[in-house]
Amino acid sequence: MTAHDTHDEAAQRAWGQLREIVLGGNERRKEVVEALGMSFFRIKALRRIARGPLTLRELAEQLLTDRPYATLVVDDLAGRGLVERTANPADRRSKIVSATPAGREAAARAEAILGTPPPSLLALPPEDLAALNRITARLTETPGGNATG
Amino acid sequence: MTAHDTHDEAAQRAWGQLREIVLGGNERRKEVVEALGMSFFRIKALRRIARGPLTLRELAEQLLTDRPYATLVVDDLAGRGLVERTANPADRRSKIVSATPAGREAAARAEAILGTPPPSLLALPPEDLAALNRITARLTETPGGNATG
DNA sequence: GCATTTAGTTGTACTCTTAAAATCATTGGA
DNA sequence: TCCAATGATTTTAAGAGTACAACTAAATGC
Repeated sequence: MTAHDTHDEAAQRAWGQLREIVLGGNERRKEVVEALGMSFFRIKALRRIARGPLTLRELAEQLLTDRPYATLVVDDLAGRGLVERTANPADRRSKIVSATPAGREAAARAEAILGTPPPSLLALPPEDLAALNRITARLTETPGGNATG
Repeated sequence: MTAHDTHDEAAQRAWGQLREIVLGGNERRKEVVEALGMSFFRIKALRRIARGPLTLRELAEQLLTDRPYATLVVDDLAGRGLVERTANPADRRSKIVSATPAGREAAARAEAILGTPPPSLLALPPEDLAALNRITARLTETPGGNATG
């Protein structure tokens, strides 16, 4: 917070604060895990699938895991009636995983919990919130990172 | 992104984008795990300890885990020569965990990796970066969330 | 002194995650 | 057709995290 401040130092401080804001509320994780009765990783998988059907290989890639574990997780989710495998007309080796209505409902419940802004954000003055939105939009539109964790 | 927009909707969108920015770079996690050769949770524990000595009970609380597991993690870190237990003069039941020089060095290495801002943040115009800093400072000063995960 | 509480530890049992090897069916090219 | 590569699966093993019960040593309160 010194008066003179290089661009890099300012970016580092902003980054640290952003991390603190987002990662500070670990309780949210526990909340959604308890609400859905499954691990956070499986919730993450379910949310991906609910966003749109995809093959097991694609799912594994997006979850940064390997094919065997993706199979196992999908088995689990399918056992709960949340997702289902269908044949891929384009390639009969692969299978497409999609969410069932129950799965979409569960994913929506997870999104509702995880997507709830912390009180401090809601307490922000409208003009600050607008500025923040403008800046975060700029930060998310361009770069490489696109996972929502 | 519509023109008319309630405060809550704007906050929700900002929150989603903040999550995307911070959680999108899961590669950073893998990087630090590989660099230090231990799980992310243990790195988290080490960083807490390096920030300042504390009792095992306090450590368990801050890591949102129980005393037995804190013991196990500290055993592991102590075995690596990164932390050490000393007697607590105020209460001979408890022990104070502190970082060794090697532990502080490892924690600093972790902070360097995790604290590196993403390219998109560095590419922000100075005035936007200043505005972001001002707003994030406001978001972190008041509220409940204070973990850095 | 004695019962209760607390800090740390030990031990056990379980789930979740990661990783590697091997299998089966299918695809695509030589 | 034959063969190499690919998608999904199964199996196995091990590491990591969580939860609980029980134990010791020390502190606290009666």
